[in-house]
Amino acid sequence: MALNIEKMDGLKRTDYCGDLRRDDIGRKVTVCGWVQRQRDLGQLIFIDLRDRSGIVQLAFDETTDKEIFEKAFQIRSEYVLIATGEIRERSSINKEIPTGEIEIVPTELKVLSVSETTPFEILENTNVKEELRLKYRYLDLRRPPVQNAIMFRHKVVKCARDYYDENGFVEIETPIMVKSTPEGARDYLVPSRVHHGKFFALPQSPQLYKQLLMLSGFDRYMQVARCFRDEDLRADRQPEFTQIDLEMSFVNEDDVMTMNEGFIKYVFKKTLDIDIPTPFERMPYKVAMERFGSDKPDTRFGLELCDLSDLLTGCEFKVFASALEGGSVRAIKVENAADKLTRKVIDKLTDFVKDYGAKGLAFTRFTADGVASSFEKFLSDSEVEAIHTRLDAKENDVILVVADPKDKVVFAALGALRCEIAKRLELIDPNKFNFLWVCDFPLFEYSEEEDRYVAMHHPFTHPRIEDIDRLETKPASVLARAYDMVLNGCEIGGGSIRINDPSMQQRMFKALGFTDEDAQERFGFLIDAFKYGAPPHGGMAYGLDRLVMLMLGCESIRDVIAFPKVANSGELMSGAPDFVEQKQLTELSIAVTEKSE
RNA sequence: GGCCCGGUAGUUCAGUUGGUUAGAACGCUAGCCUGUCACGCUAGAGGUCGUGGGUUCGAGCCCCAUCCGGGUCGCCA
Repeated sequence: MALNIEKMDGLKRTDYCGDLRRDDIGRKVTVCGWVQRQRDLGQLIFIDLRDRSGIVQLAFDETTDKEIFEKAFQIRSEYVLIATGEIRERSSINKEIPTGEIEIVPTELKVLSVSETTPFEILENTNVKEELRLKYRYLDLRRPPVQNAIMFRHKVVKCARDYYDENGFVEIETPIMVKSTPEGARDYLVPSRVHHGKFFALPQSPQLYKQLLMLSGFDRYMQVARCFRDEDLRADRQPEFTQIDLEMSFVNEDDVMTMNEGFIKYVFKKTLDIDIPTPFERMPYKVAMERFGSDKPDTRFGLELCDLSDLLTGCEFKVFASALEGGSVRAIKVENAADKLTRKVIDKLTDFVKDYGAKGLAFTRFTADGVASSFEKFLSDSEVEAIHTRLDAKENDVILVVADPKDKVVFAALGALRCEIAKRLELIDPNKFNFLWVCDFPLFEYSEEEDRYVAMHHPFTHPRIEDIDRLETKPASVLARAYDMVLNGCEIGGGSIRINDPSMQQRMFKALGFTDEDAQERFGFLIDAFKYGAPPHGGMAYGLDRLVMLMLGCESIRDVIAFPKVANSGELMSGAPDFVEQKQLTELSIAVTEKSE
């Protein structure tokens, strides 16, 4: 007998599969879902039916209902069924699953859809290559861990909407097609058909619009905002991502930070039932760099940096001496690790720090057999003594030293190294959620590529009041009223108090090397707007994907995005991006030429 | 753009010094089986070894190029 595809024929679901329990015994229910598994035992067939709530077992007995039994016989994995029947206790209970005490004996069974053999099995845990999972993402999304991550993400978004709503925020949509303002990341461009030769850009963030909303008097704004940046991907970075974006009027840094500590407390309690202590520690950027070599320090473990520079003035070891001309010599001490950090491992770590621009990694190992060092032979006894004393080095400790004429390199190398070592030596408690604010960022950052100062956050960030005088004279020393929220070594959000005074904004643009014409061309509408009464305001934005990823302990941001993109910014399932028809290009007057260098 | 790792059956992998007809497990198909739940048992089908060159009597294995995927540096106001 061939298997026919049937209609629902008025059957209505009464329950989700995974919700049924012992208490439901005797009820007549209707469930629907996908076949996880059909087990044919001869005169007995079991089918595990799966929906987003879980799995329930359907039981078929040849002697009870021959017709329905023969239908069940032909059913395969991933067929879509609707079944009506009475719930009874199982004669052999499965304690492994929530519905393991009961089963449904269908009196009606309809096959709503059949399935070819899937390219990979739809299993709770899988080690199928991500490439294949992404090509068939709609199948991968049937797997409970993936489905649960997406549903968890929904809860986080709902918390954001609820929390900010309760605090008087208004959710407002801002445009997706905007003016290109090429400062910072590359824009994705959208050609305009009507305006020949002109382009929209996709927003890197709703920054300008949300500031204008403050000027319009909405007072408190929030948005779950899609953002686009045409830059290379990472494990925690997608070209298309979502921000929880917010802005507040008549506030200072403390107001924004307190409001958002409240949000974190709220969302962690609601979704994970975890109490996050507030307020968060606030750490100036300078301190973060000197202690952790990073502006997003992971404070779940030690291995803090230690500056040795002052102990080595006049040092004759060339590597250190030249590092001290402009840079520094810094170390981390790894306690009780000489057995794990062997010469071979240190060689690997040396290669590791070279990725960050360091020229090498000097070390001293304190073993039972004595002290083995790659650099101490070049130093005086008193210098060696001073280093050991400062680091309080004991037997079985290892000291790792990076020296470079650029502090930036020393920080980058040691900052990454301490995380790498913590990972290798398993010094990180995965259940910890360590929040902190990093604040007092420099307002400007020198760009060697552009040979000018660029805004470290963005050009609308307010300088610290006490530093304003130095805006023109010593720009590098000016700090910003900006703050980043950091969780476990990851920047999950950032924001600032914005400039609301047109003359201050003008000085800012000037300091960034914009002519009046440049500034007017790029941000004219904002400059004009601010002439008409702009309230003091500030805000921040969270990287929603990253936040959800960290909350769930996922390794990749792709795990919490329904349809993510891969390393070359493409999407494996649909094949986007793709060539378009010549007709479309002609209409836009776009000619595709050979790729240039 | 640079560097590192990977690509062998539908899937996950093994494949010795370069040597006969490329294997295993799971999945799939068929048969048997009344309490399975990773059911069990039996049998079977299934391969352009990512792709293109090259070296060789002979290449899954060596060389070159290239494509795809992952990580990372640069980049990411």
